[in-house]
Order: sequence, then structure tokens, then C-alpha cells
Amino acid sequence: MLLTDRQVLILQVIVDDFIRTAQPVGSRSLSKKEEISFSSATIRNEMADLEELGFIEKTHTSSGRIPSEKGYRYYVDHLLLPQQLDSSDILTVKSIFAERIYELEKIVQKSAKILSEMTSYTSIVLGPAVKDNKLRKLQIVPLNQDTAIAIIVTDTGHVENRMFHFPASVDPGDVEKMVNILNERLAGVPLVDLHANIYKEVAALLRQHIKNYDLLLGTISETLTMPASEKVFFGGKTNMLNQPEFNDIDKIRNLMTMIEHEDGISRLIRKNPKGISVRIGRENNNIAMENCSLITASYSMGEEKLGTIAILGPTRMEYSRVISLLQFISTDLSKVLTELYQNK
Amino acid sequence: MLLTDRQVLILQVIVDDFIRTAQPVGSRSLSKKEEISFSSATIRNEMADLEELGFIEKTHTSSGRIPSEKGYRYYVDHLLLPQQLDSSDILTVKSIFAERIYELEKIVQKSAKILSEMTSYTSIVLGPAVKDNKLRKLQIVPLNQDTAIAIIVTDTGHVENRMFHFPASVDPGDVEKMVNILNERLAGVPLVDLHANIYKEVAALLRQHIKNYDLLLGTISETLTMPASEKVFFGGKTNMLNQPEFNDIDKIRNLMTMIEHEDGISRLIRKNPKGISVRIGRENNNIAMENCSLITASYSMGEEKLGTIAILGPTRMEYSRVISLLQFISTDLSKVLTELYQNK
DNA sequence: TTTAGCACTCGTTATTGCAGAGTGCTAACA
DNA sequence: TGTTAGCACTCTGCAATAACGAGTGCTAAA
Repeated sequence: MLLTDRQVLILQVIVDDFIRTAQPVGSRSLSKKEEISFSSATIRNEMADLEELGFIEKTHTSSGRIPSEKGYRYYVDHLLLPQQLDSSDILTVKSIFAERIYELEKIVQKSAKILSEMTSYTSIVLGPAVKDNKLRKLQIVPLNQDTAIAIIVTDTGHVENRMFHFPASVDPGDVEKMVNILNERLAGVPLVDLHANIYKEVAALLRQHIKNYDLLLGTISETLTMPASEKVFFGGKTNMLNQPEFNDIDKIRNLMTMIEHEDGISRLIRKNPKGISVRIGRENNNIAMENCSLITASYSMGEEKLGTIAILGPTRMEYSRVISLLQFISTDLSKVLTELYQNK
Repeated sequence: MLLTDRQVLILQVIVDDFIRTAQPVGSRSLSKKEEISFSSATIRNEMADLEELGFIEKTHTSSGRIPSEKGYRYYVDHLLLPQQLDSSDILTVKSIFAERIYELEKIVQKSAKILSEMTSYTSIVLGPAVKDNKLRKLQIVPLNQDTAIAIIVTDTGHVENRMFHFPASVDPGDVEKMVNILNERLAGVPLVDLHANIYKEVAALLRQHIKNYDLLLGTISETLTMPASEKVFFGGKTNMLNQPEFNDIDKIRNLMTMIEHEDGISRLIRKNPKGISVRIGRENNNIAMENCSLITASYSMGEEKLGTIAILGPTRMEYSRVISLLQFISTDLSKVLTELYQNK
């Protein structure tokens, strides 16, 4: 099952060629390449073997060969030379951070946009998981007698807000007192733990100072329980429409519907390891992704993994370039974010 | 140029039929309808006249007829009987407001979703123009020595926030003083006027109380100048993929790209009058919208127009149903919003 | 082991023929 | 004069056919 050098060479050229042209590669056209010095007949024999081993396939009996998923997998695992980004690409990426933007979300969003423009694939960026951010400040702004807005500011400068109603019998002074206590006690607590902490540590204290505290506390703590999951940002959602393999309305429909349905795609991306990961075709376990590959890279702040940045393209994707690009952007992104927020 | 009753009848049946089936309508199939009592030959004569007048067209020499844009226009202007929504539709719409949601944005977003599900067209909702909201509260939360977040809460409960940097030399106490003054003086001012008002009314006052006020004020007032335009919410972005007239990849690409590019679509929708408006095909002045119609309805709070709710579908759209639906939702929406925020 | 040669397969494209749907026109009818 | 029946004509859609090109698999010779 080990491939000979020549088989590897042929596989490499087939994949490269197919990625470039999207056309099945025939033995004759292969034999004309300069890196190949043997005849088309020899190539045909080798291709027959490669096909038997499952690395390439035919689209019909007498067609040229295209890489199978296994072929792409081999290509990605063994044949990808760490390609240098060209300098114009590097400049473009740098431009993401050129402007003085401070909001984490905006940086992330801009990355997604630029990434999709550079690759002409679809980019997907999973924003930082807000739930791990730590509470910096809780504020409550009353709107009228029985409505108010709770605002939460986190240490990364993320702002969440939620409107809520409370019983008219509640004393505004008490609300203020309560907010002060909550701030004092809960600053620095990760949002995900807020709810638990309120009851564990603060409730007793509140009971002493505030009458009717349970009425109000119930409302507020419920408000603070954030369902807020990671935000998903897209770039170039429609780029896949330009890929020749998606000339088929049905495929388009499947893919677009799946992209539109954010839960699906973010679930697909979330469960991915630190660093770069490549998932090819059915490795994604998703029917709509049959002809797609997903390359993800994580970015972090200091040591802590923050989010994920991904490229969705056809299986016939420029793996080499996309991987270099993602690697480059994600380390750059991590660097900037670490500088910006770590030394608070 | 006035149409006879019989011509009107035929036009009506053609449009109705074509909306239902998406197939050209022939004279023979028309003559079989019960509302029509004359022969196919007569119909052919009438159709020839209708075609000459520009209300219907052929797809090829010997095909049945389809409505032209002028035909749809006549249909919408003269032949649309104000149809009663059926009760299940009414129930579905009511469900938008059944849950206790208070955030304006959420209500609007949910409307878009439900609307697209009911019609299987694409719905677009232009959120309230935040710039006309009035300032309720300005707050500044420091993040570290030189970074802080400015948070603006409006009278409708909308929250805007922006991160900014300031010179390290600024005294935190001064910031607080300043925020107090700004709140005192600017509460109730529409966001769009904030910037001007700061310099007109507050600057002098600040000068007296705060040293270095100009340094800080410059930063803050710049931060308060909101580019924040109306938000656009979509429902069923991919629904158009299911319409038979969009079997063509190129058409899909045009339309999707245009939908994805939010500026375009919101510009298309914004310049629309109070009440219901129907724009058919090229009336939209947009190449990507050639085969589409856009129906918009405004919603308001009290007397003041807040935003727009729209349906984008093929020109062969169920005008009657969509119009009733939009009318119903927009008045309901207006009612709820007025109740919720007017009596503050 | 490599290669040249040849028969064979399949997709693509163009052509043809044919059925079905629909039209326009004419002549007859009420 | 308006309506209708009839007929020739047109166009689409589909299926069958043929020709071509690209590519393969196999065999036999180098």
C-alpha cells in the first residue's frame, strides 16, 4: 500500500492540475508535462494502480482521472510543501490591522471579509466565546416605570445588553444599591458563571440590605443568564456560486441553505482543535458539504484559544495557499489581540 | 386604450393562472375555465389585442402568453380585490407578538423570519433608524489606562457602544464629571444631533469645570458621531432558489450577490413612501431585480415612521396575499411598538 | 520495465424527425 | 358585426442517430 515515488509524482501532478483546471486529467496531457519523462502508456498503468488503491477516480469509463477524497487527503498530508505567501498577499493581510480598530468584533469581521476576497472562497470566522469573558461592569438603565436595560461590559470590551421588566413595586434606590453590590462582588467573574455566583455568594448579602430582593434578583439573574453564543461572521457567502462544480442548482441550494442556517455551520467549525485542521468532503459528516472542504485555524489571546477562522471551498481547493494564508492570519490576529487586550 | 370588460377578464385570468403555475397560458386552457364562456378563437383575438397594447407577451412565436410588467402593473392597480387573510395566517402573525419580547430589534427580526416562512419569498426588514432615537443615557466604562467604552442608551432601549482611546494624562475623575454634565444636558436629544449639540450647548459649560476638556471632548464627541445606519434584517435569503424562474445560475448569482451586498438592497427599500408600495421588475431600477418584484410597507410608532418591512419575490408573485399580509403585519407591528414605547 | 499501437468506451455535439401545444387567419355562422 | 370552427403554420421538447474526440485497457514488441 506504500506508493512508489513515481506514483506519488503522478498523484501530485494530477491533484495540482485538477485544482487548477477543474477538468479530469488524462494520461496524454500528463505525459506532456515537463516534470514527467515517461510515456502516456506507462502513466496509464500507474493510474490504474492509483485508482485501485483509491487515490483517484474516473468520472466515467473513458474519462481522465480526478482525485478522490483519499487522494486529496494524501496530498494534504504528504505533498504539501509549506509555500511562501507572496508579498502582495502579506501586504493585504497586514492591511486588516493597519487601521486603528479596537473592537475585537470589528477586527474579526474585517478578517473574514479580506480572507474571502483573497481566496474567492467563503470565509467563516467564529468570534470569541463571550461566555468566557469576565465581567467588568454591570449597569442598569431604567427606561420607564417597569422597564430597564441591563448592560454588561466585559474585560475585552464586549457589550451585551438585554431589556427586562420588573414589578412596579420595586424601589429605584434599591435597584441602584443592588447593582453596586453586584458589581463589587462579581467583577472578574466569567459570564458563564454569573448566574451560579449570584446565588452562591451574593444572595445572602443582598438579603440583608434590600427588601424584596428576591423579586428583583430573580429577574436580573435570569437576564444575566446569557444564551449569547459565539457570533459567526461570514465573508463571500456567494463566492461558491462562481465555482464550476456548483453549476448545479440543487448543490447550490443545499450548500446555501446550510450556510444560511448558522447553527449548522458553526457546529461544524466549533469542534475543531487548536492549530490548523483540514476536513475534506465527507470528513465533515454533512451531506451539504459533500463537495466541499473546510480548513480551520484557531486564534488565541495569550495561551487561551479565543475563536476559529475558517475557509470553506470546493474539495478542489487551493489547499497550499489557503493553509499558508490561514496560518499567517491567525498568528497575526493572535498577536494583535494579545497586545491589545492582554496587558490591561 | 381603455380595456373592454372581456379583455380585463382575460388579463385577470392569465395573470392569476401564470402566478399559480409559472407556465405560459394558452387560449385553449383559458377557454376551459368556468369564468370564461367564449371560445378559444375569440380568446386568441382578444389576446392579440392585449399583446398589441403591451399587457401580455409571448415567450416564442407559438407559445401561450405571460403577463408583461405592464400587465402586472394593471393587475396590481385595478384587479386586486382586497383579499381576506385566512385565519391560520392571522394566528401565525399574532404569534410574533405572543412571546414577551421587549427589544425592538428582536421583534423586527422575528417578523422577518415569520414573514419569509409564510410566503416562501425573501423578506427584508429595515430596522428603525437609530439616529432619530433620543439619548437616554451616556455611560463610559474604562477598560484600562487609556481605553474605555462609550455606551449610549436610547429611549427605545437601543444600545450602541464604541471603544475609544484617550490620552493617558486625562484624570478619571474628570471623565466622570464630564459624563455627568453630558447626561444632564443631552438627555432627550436625538442621536443625530448629539455632535452639534455638544459644541453648541455643552462645550462652554465643560470649559469651566474641567481642565483639558477639549482633549477629552474631541475624542468623545467623535465617538458619539454615529455612522450607525438602519440595520437590515433578512428572512429566507435562499428562498428565491426554489422559484422556478431562478433555475438559471446567472440570475441566481446576480440576485444573491445583490442581496448579500446590503447597501444595495437597503437603498432600494429606504426611499419608499409611507404605506404599501409595489415595485415590479424594472420599476426597481436595478438589473439584478429584473425578474423580481418588491413590495414594501412602512411601520411606525405613533405618527412617526420607524422602518420598512418588505417582501422580495419573483414578478410572478402572489401580490394579493403578500399585500394583505404586509398590511396586516405592519399595522400590528405599529400597534405593538406604539403601546410598548410610546407611553414611556 | 517501458512503450507503441489499436480496439473500444463514453461524453459531447449536431442533426433529424416527430408529437404536442399554441397561434393567426379565413370563412362560415348567428 | 361579433363569434366560432377549421386548418395551416410555428415553435418547443424529446428521442434517436451519427460523428468526433478524448481517454482507457490490453497486447505485443523493444
